[in-house]
Amino acid sequence: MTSEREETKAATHERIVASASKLMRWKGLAAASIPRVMRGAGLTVGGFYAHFRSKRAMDADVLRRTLAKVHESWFAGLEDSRGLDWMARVVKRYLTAAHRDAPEIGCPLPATLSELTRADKRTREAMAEIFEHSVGAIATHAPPAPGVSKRERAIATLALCVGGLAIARALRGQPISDEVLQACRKWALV
Amino acid sequence: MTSEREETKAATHERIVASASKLMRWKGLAAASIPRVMRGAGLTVGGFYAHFRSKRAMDADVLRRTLAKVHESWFAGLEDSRGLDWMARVVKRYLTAAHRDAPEIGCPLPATLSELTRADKRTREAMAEIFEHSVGAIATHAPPAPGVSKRERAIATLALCVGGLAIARALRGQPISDEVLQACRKWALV
DNA sequence: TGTACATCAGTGAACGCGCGTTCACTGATGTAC
DNA sequence: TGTACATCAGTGAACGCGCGTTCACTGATGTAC
Repeated sequence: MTSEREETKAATHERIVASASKLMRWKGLAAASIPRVMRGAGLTVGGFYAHFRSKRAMDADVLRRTLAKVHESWFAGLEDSRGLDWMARVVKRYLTAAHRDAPEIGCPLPATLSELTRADKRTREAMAEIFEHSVGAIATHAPPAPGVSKRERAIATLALCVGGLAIARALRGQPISDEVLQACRKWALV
Repeated sequence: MTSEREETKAATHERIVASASKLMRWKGLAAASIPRVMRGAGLTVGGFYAHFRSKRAMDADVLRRTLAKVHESWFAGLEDSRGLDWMARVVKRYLTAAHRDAPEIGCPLPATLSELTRADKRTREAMAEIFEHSVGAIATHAPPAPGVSKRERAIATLALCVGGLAIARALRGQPISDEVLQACRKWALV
């Protein structure tokens, strides 16, 4: 049986995850500190360890869940598309000014990529798994290109999307930021 | 006249910059803390403020100098190349396993990109200036592609290089890491 | 149904640590005469 | 050339702060009888 206590705890857990997910996408893994995450969930620091074994465990867990959810919705609702049309819709969903300007509800990769390089083994595994999954999803639909496999094209497309968005964010407020988004959209669809 | 004291100070300054440059490329801006930077230069914390007004001022200064130096050498010695050949040599210099595995002597962008998004105005300006400079350098040599301007191609190439290397680093230790480097090299030269 | 005890989600203060910055100091170098 | 004073690069301790983690606690919920 699921007791009332267990239901309440599960709901609290989701609030903590949501707070951490928002913070890590907005300000990075380091800024998603335990006090800030718990405050964002309307709780105090001490309660954290009833939900996660450590900060690192939370990082790995929240990154995996956020990345899985965001990438799933990235490819959702495109069943009527094929080939270059599918690709164009995927790329144009990702490389937008709206996505650049609202990191806290977008893909966590551009916001955390540099930190992931130096992160916990389990956090990096989480990233690797979802990345591999997205490569597969794109490779299935990628239109052929001379001398480049579908898988290679899928990987390069992800690098263009993630790299392009991260650069566009770093250059935010300058005219070249929009140029970066457009150039990456174009080159992904050459 | 340049006094002996001034010469000594200038030499010390260079040691501090070198230490900071190595640390920020290896572990990021946050890890290039004043105590660590000064220890790396064989000094103690207190002396820092004889060389920089603040941590942020150092970040902006060291990033600008490091980025300018690394990008200058990136495009150096290719005077005998043109078009796709020039492009291939540039891309193949950047997207290598050696560059992935030795971040402390490479391009600072993949290692700090996520942090730059949230950095000081002056640090972001430094990045923007060198980025614009590199776009120009690549655009001059970029081979034409249908429907894409030289400038657009240059921007996309930089996004592929920086994004690809950052992803390859995050996936370091897994077979897909090498695949990322290769896929990005190929797609940059399509 | 009522009572006594057990469980445990969440509180809030404490810990040791590293951070950026300040500041009184030291001692070698530079300057004035 | 020699002496007395000024300068200032670098030292090292201190500050207040936020971090991750621990722990004694509280009080509502769950269980046993």
